Amino acid sequence: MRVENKLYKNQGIHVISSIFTIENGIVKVLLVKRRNEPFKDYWALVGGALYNNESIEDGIKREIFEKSGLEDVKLHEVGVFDELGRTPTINMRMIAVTYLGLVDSSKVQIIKENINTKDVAWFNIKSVPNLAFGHNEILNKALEKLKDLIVLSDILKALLPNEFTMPELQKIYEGILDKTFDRRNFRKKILSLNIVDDTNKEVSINGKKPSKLYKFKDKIEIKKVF
Amino acid sequence: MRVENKLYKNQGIHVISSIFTIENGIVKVLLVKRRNEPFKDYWALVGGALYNNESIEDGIKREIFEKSGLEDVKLHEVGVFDELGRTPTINMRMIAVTYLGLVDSSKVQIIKENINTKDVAWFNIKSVPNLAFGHNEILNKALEKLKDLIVLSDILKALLPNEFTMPELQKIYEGILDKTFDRRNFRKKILSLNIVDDTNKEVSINGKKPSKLYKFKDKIEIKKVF
DNA sequence: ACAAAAGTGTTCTTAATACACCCATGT
DNA sequence: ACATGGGTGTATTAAGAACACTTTTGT
Repeated sequence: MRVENKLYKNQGIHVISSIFTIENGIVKVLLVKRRNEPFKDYWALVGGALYNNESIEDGIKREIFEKSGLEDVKLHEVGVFDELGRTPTINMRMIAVTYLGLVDSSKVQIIKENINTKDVAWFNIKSVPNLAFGHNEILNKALEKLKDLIVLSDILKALLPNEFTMPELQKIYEGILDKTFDRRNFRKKILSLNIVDDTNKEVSINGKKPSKLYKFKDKIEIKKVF
Repeated sequence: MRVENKLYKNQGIHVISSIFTIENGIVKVLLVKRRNEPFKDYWALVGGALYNNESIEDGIKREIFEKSGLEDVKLHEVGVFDELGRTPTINMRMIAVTYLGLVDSSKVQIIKENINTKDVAWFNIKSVPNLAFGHNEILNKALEKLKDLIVLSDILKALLPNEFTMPELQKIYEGILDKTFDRRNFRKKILSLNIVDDTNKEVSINGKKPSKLYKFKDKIEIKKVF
């Protein structure tokens, strides 16, 4: 590689993440509202340009912290997107390296505003608006990746609050995988994996018959759920 | 993003591919021998720096063609590698975007030499030397990805010659997945997928009892084999 | 009392696994 | 004739799918 070759110059790297959580049995993604042009007032995924002195994961974590105040997010690689000619105001060629992150929303406090963003909020993945920079495509790929990941027991544990009910858990699976399960078979399957304990507590989620509360065992093996 | 910020400058993108084929039932990867420093005379995966006016896939295909003469390779994304401080002679920060490619070796003619490479050859994936630029790590991830892909019937079709025998097919699976299968159950499984036809021909691979030759149906559904 | 969601067991079906003998070829 | 690898079928086991009634709570 000859560094002086013009074809090698003016390139940069965006790091972009789709941060997911579960709130009340609903899968949500973290979006930020842009303060400036381009795409002023549009919502976007969390991200920005990578510095040349930081690793990709460090850059991802820095952007997440700067834009949302979140720390200690578990990250998984999603993919690379070509941004040849996509960023209107920059005359650099960029590529986007994208990750997904999983957080337990009960443990985080998002920061609503900073220098670049007017607002930060969790959006139900079933009702995401048109995003800046064509980020919907990136989010869709992250959701596909989430489908692959969610069948692993340790991923569930990263995403869920400490205690949960079987109907809640089932709704999460059904929401992410876009299919339905038989109530009895679902419970049987989860219990057979030996990854949860019965807390002997019950909670009434919706004013109907109360559901049993379960929690993950401290140490669980990584197993395929489905 | 402020383009003038020094932290955004001096970054570049490598595109690197692990090209796989099957020869005589053995899974092989395409390596090139470097003509110049750094890592002169080391073998490396196929790749190089991405131009700022081409898409990632175009860059991958250009590098594959320049270094090996191969065209029309089916590509699959593998992952991104951070090259912060890894390329010794360049004072740019690079990242490596890596793909894997699948070719039917009976259909390609590799070009052995060009301006950057002294030699190009297929290596058994079980006996790959120490590669330039730490490419072994990239190859390992590509092999992991290949494990995920090979269970899909259409990937097999891209990789295999037109006609093949069951023992050949089984050896390929066993080589990639690193496990063994019962001969009878393996054949039963493949035939039950309804993706191959019996050609009514036989061939003697190793001077023992001849094996039946099978071929893929023209149109096959994408199914999970295992 | 009734509507709404939760809890519970058994049967059936399908897929995966285990296993042994005969056959065609080259030496 | 023998050594090597290829072809074939059945029985067992495990996993997944299908399915109905009773219980608790709020209104």
